[in-house]
Amino acid sequence: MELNERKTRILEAIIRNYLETGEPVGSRTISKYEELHLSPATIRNEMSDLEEMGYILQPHTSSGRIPSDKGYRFYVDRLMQDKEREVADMHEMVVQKADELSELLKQVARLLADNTNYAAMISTPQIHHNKLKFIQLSKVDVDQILAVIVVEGNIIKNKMIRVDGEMDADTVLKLNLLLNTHLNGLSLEDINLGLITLIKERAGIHSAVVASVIDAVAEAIRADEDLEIYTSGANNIFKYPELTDKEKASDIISTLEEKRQFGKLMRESLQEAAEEGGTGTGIQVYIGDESPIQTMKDCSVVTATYELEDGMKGMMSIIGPKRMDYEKVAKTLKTLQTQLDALYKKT
Amino acid sequence: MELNERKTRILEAIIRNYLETGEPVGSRTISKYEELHLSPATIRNEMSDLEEMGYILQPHTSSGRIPSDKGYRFYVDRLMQDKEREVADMHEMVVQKADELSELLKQVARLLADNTNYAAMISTPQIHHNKLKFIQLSKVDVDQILAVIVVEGNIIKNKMIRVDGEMDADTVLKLNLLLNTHLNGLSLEDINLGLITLIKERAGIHSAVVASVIDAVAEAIRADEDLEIYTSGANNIFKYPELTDKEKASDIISTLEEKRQFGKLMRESLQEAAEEGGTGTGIQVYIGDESPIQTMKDCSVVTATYELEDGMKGMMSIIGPKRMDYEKVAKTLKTLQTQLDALYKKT
DNA sequence: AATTAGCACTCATACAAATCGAGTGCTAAC
DNA sequence: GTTAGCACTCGATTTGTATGAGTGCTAATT
Repeated sequence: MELNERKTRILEAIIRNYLETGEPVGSRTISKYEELHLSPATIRNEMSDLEEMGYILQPHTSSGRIPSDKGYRFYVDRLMQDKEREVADMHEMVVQKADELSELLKQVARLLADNTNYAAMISTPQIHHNKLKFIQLSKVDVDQILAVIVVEGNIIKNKMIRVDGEMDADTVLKLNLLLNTHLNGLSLEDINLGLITLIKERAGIHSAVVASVIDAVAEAIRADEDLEIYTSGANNIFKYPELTDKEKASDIISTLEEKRQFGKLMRESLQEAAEEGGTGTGIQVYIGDESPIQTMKDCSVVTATYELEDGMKGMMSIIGPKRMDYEKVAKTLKTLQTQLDALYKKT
Repeated sequence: MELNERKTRILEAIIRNYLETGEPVGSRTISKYEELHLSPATIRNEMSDLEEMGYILQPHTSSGRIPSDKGYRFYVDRLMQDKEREVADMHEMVVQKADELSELLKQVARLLADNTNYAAMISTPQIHHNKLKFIQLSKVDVDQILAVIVVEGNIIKNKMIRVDGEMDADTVLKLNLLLNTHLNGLSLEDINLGLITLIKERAGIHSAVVASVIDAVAEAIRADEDLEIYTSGANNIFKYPELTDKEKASDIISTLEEKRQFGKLMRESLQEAAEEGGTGTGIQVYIGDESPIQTMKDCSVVTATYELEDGMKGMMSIIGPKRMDYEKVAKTLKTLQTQLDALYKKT
């Protein structure tokens, strides 16, 4: 069967109406849309077809129709862009630059949640492409050395290293120089085992102590899974009855709390954004089962990548019911993308 | 009216039963407790008295009784200790020392939640009593200086300082020395404005640049409200029907998410623990409205202070229904108190 | 051939009445 | 002082009934 012009319009009307009300929509309701000039009976026939084709479904015999996942997908892919011009009057969101990146991201998460009335999350940017700017070892205690590692974008990592034996101030100084000359300017992913071995050699066969310190530093550099995730607006899901029963709510809440579950989503999302190339907006929509996170099967998840200076890419996303206002969400995400971008360009 | 032996036992039976079932408990139920040898009718008379005295109440005419806040309070204060011996077979929880304090605390929060089936939170320790161990300024970029501040207990603070003018390496070095000689060994709260002014003077009237850097460092030191709070097990509240209606659940979830709301609770709790003196266990119980957090009025909150080496005190707490298993919760908190303590003593 | 009106049918929802039963308070007997 | 007995209360559950939104199908209309 073919999805002709009229079917498309009816499908759109059904979905739009359902997005607004959250209630199954019947033929009579649709027949009232003037553009169509169709009687309920005709609509019913078309609906029957649409159901057969999998775009809509009935929660129970003889009730109105609701969009299926496939229906939402069609809506997002085909119908939404056409209407983009309609969305206009969203006021700009204001992001204040925070001292700490983490504060900034928390703020963004909150903005996303407050503006959309859905739950929001945002991750810290990935930094393995970033270049190492500076390393400093300092002797803090008799047996402790503090390594401070600064990466492009002013991401700072600290690592307290406990040394087994003695290590005099002079050695520390020398090590500092050595590490900086060899590693500065390299991107984190380029700092590999071979390089580390080389540095150890250069350091002389001094002692196991020195080697262990170098290892510790290398480990700190490699541990770029300092990926933090901030969430906001979890309570918003209570605004949507279809997500509020014990089971579902509990699932969603715990996913939001167990932030690391988002790792998978993030990887996939960044991946897809990359494949899409420079042209796209970097916005992905996962409807129900499409989501890489099993527990999100009753929700839709809209993700967007953002980019700070120096190509640090992170991800933010909105989690809401399938009948979320996709247009508004997309617009909101885009606005924040732009603002984050601008914020870091200027300074 | 006097709360005699028999009334006490009946009250205890009522509360215990309610804690188990979550249902109002009637006279017949209580009469089955063999220790009492009383008929339902007698129990009813006693219940009537207990209600008049405010320890229990009826959700509606002619239904069983449930404990009032006052009843819970009595239970926690008088009845619980007597039975402490009964609680025995809780297996020890294992805390692995994590590299980062934050990881450790997240782990503890999770343990608390998993073991009790309630929601849990834990704060980072307060450090204003702690002594400054080490300051290091490093020139990272032409116009950027990184300040690393290490506090007793190996708490590390980073602050990126943007300088307006130029600052040569020599000045940085000199400043390093100056700051360390003046500040090392002082507790954070002792570093006041006078001291900062003194240092500025010693630095010479070099330039506004130097002064601004010193100010920035001072600010970083003073900003000990790096208070972080980690939560776990928010979804556990769905296990208790009395907390699961939209309104209440939403309140609780958002309080858990808006972690800073716990600030008040934390201050009060540490305060009370301090007043209690060294003898107490540092465990506080807030029942319903007793809680300093308004949104927690339908829950009970049990807090415990913990202490890492060097007197860094933090707080952890369990949030659950009023009918939570207070004994188990107290035991769990104590166990973790002890384990945290031990963990830092050893190393 | 496409559209529409009409009709019988389905089923969630709301509502009221009926019933049940756990629990109470009170009184009288023990 | 304790207990048995009884009338009474009131939430919860069940049952029956009506309502209405919605459907699918068929026959009439355009």
